[in-house]
Amino acid sequence: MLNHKHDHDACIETALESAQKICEERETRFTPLRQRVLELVWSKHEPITAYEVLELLSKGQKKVAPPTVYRALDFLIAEGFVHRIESLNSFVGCSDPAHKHQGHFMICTKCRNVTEMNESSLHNVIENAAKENGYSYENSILEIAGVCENCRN
Amino acid sequence: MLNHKHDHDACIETALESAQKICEERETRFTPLRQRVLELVWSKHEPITAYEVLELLSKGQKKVAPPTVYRALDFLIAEGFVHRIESLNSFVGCSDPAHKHQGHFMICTKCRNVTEMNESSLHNVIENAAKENGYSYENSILEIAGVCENCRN
DNA sequence: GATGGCTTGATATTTTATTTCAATAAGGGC
DNA sequence: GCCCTTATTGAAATAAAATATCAAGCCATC
Repeated sequence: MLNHKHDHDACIETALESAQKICEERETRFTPLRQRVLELVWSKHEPITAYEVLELLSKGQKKVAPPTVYRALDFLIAEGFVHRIESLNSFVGCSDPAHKHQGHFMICTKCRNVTEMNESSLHNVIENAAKENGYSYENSILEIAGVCENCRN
Repeated sequence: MLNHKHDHDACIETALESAQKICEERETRFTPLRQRVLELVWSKHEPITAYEVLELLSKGQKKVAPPTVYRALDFLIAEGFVHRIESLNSFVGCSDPAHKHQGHFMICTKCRNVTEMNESSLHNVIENAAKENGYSYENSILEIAGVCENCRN
C-alpha cells in the first residue's frame, strides 16, 4: 500500500482535471464515459483489469459491454492518461500525463502496488541498447517485479 | 528476417541438445512432448503463440488440448529454455538457456523477428533502478519495439 | 435541418489461458 | 519384479481478455 496519509481522492481529482485540460488543448473529446473510466482506473493505485472497470462501470446503471470499456481505455492510452501493464493484462493511471512517454514500472508482488519510473536516464539506456543492437527505437515496456519498501517492513 | 545464410536447422538442433543436457544435469524430465514443443517454438525466430504450437503439434497426429501445450511451455519457461513475450502473448526460444535470466528483447515491428539482449550492463541498470525506488528486485521484462537493421535497408 | 464524422450501444465471436478430474507413465523402496 | 507414490499427459469444460461488425446516437458545421 501507499503511504496511508496519501489523499487518494485528491489524487483522482488531479488526474481528472489534468486530463480535462490536456484534452481541451488538444481538442480531443473527454466525454463523460471517458472521464468515468479514467476515474475508475484511478480508483486504486493497483492496476485494474478491463473487466473490473466494466463491472464498476455497470454498477447502478445500465450495463455496458466490453467494447465500450476497451474503446475508452484505448482513447485514454492514446492520450497518455493511462498505461497498460502487459504482464498483468491491467491498466494504471499515468502519473505524468502531460508528457507522452512509455510506461516503465515497478510492480510490488505483495501489495500489487505499481510505481511508475519517469527517469530519463533509464530511458536513454534503453534507447541506446536498441541502437547498439541495430534497431531503431519506437517504444518500450519495462516491468520490474519486486517488493516495495512498505511491504518489506 | 535473420541472415539468409543462417542455418536454422542447426539452430534448432543446438537448442534441443543443450536443453537435453541441462535437464540431465538438473534431473528434470525432458519428455518427448516437451522436446517436441521446444522444437516447434524454435521452428522460427519469430515469436509463436501457444495456439500456433497447438496447431503444429496436432498436425498428423492425435489432436492435443490447450493445457497440454501450456503445461509444456510452463516447464520450458521454468527451465529457462523459452521466454514469453508479454506484449505479443507469444513465446520464443532462449538463446542462452544455460544461464537463467529474464528476457530482455527487441522486437522488429516489420518482420516481427526478436533479438534477445543478454547484456549484463543493461540488467544492472534495471536492477539498480528498482533499488533506487525502494523495491527489492525479483525479475523484469523489457520489450523494445523498433525496426531491425535488415528491414531498414 | 440535413450532412458527415466521431462516439457509443449491442450482439456475437475470437483469442488466450485455466480449472478439474481421470488415465497413464516413471522412478524408488522392498 | 511388484507395489507405492508422484509426475505427466489426456480430456472436457469453462474462464478471462479482447475484437469484429453493424446499428444508433450525438454533435458540429454548413
